[in-house]
Amino acid sequence: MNDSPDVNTKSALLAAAIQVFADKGFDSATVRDICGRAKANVAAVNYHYGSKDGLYAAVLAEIFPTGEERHAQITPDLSPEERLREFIRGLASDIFERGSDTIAQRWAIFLREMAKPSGNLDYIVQHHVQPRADELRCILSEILGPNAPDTTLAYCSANIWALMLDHLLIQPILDRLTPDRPAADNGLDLFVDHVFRFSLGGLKAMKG
Amino acid sequence: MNDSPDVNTKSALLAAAIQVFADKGFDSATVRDICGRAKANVAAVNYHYGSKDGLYAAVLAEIFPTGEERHAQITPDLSPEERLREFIRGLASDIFERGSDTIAQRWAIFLREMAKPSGNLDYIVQHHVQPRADELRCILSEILGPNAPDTTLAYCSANIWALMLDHLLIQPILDRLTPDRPAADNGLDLFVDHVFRFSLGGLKAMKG
DNA sequence: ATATGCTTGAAACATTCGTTTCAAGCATAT
DNA sequence: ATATGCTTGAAACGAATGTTTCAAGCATAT
Repeated sequence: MNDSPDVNTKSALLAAAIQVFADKGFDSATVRDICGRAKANVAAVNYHYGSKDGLYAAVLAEIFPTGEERHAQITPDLSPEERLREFIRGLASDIFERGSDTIAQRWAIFLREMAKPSGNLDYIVQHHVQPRADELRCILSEILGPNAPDTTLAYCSANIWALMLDHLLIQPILDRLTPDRPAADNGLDLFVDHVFRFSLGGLKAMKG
Repeated sequence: MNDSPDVNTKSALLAAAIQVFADKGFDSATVRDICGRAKANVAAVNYHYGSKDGLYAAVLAEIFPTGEERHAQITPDLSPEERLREFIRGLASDIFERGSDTIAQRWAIFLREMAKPSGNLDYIVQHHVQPRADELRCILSEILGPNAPDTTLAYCSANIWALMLDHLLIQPILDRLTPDRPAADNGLDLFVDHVFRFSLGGLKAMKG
C-alpha cells in the first residue's frame, strides 16, 4: 500500500467534498466540481467512496466524528448559572470560530440538513446535538428547580438553542435588514453576554 | 381571451409549483413533476412563465404578495407588553396555522431560502420580514425604554424572531430528540404563552 | 364561414448529471 | 526481472434535466 498518492487523492477528495457540500448543498454539488478541486478524476469518487452518497456520508463522519463527547469540559463545581454561561460560550465560539474553515462548514452542512433533512440527520443529531442537548437540559433542570414541568424544560432548552442557532440561520436576513449591526464573530463576548443575560432572564420568568 | 382553460393551467401550474418547491426545494424540484401535478404539458412552464426561474419568481410573488402590510392589525392603545404578546401570537398562528397549506409552504420556502439564499431572498425579506421586524423593533423600543442601546435592541429583536423561527427550523431535530414533546400546533396558546413569558423575562433582564 | 391569435400536445433538443468501463500506470512482492 | 494488485485517466454510458420546436386545436372576431 502506497501512502502519499493514494491517501492524498482520497483525503483531497474528502476535503474538497466538505467545501462543495457546505457551499452548494448536496443536491447542487456535483462530483465533477469536487473532483476538479481535488485535482482527481471523475471516477475517483466512485472508486474511493462508492458513490456520491457514500462520499457525503464520509464527509459527515469526518466533520461529526463519533467520539465527540466533549460535554465533560465544563467543570461541575460551578453554579448552574455559570455552567449555563460556559455552555453558551462554548457553543458560540464553536459556531462563530473563524480559526478553522471546517467548523464553519460543519454548521453550514448542519443548517442545510435541518432545512432539508436527508437520512443522515439522525446521525448528526445523535453524535453532535444529543450530548449537548442533554448537558443543557441538565443545567436548566438545576436552574429551574425540580418542580419545573417537563414541558417548560423542553421549551426552555429549545429556546436557548434557538438563540444560538438562529444567529447562524438568519445571518443572510440580518445582512439585509441591518447591515450595520455589530458582527457577532468580532464581539463574540458581547454576543455571549447578551444571550446569557437574556436566557437567564427568560428562565427566571419561567420560574416565578 | 378564454378564461377557464387558459387561466386554469396557468394557475394550476402555480399551485403545483408552490407544492413542489416547498416540498423539494428549488434545485430538486423538476418542471416535469410540477407539470405532472398540474396535469399540464412540459412546455407549459416555459410558455406561461418563461423558465423555471420565472415560475419560482411567480411563486414567491404569489405567497409573499407585495401589498402585505398587515402590521396595522395590532391595536395601538394596548401596553407594549400586550402588543408584544399579540405580535408573538400573530406570528405563531401564522407559522403553525394548519388551515391553509399555502401558509406552511410559504414558511418552508422561506426556510429553504434562508439556508440557501438565492437572488430572491431580498424580495422576501423586503415584503415579508421587514414590516414585521420594524413593528417588533418598535414594540421592543418601548419596553426597553429610550436609553437602551441600539445593539441591545437589535439583539433582542433577533432573539424573539429566533424563538419563533427556530421552532420551525429545528422541528425535524426535536422530532429526533424528544418525539414525545407537546406539539406546538396543538397547544398553540401554550407555546405563545411560553415564548411571551420567556421573552419578557429576557427583555427585563436586559433592562435592569 | 373564414381567418386570426393564443394555447396545448408530443417529440426532440442539447446539456449535465452520477456512474461505469477498461486500458494504462505504478508500486510492491516474489 | 516478472507478476500481482491497487490506483488513475480518458472516454463513454444511460438517465434526467430545462428548454425548444412545430403542428394541431380551439376560441373569438370579422
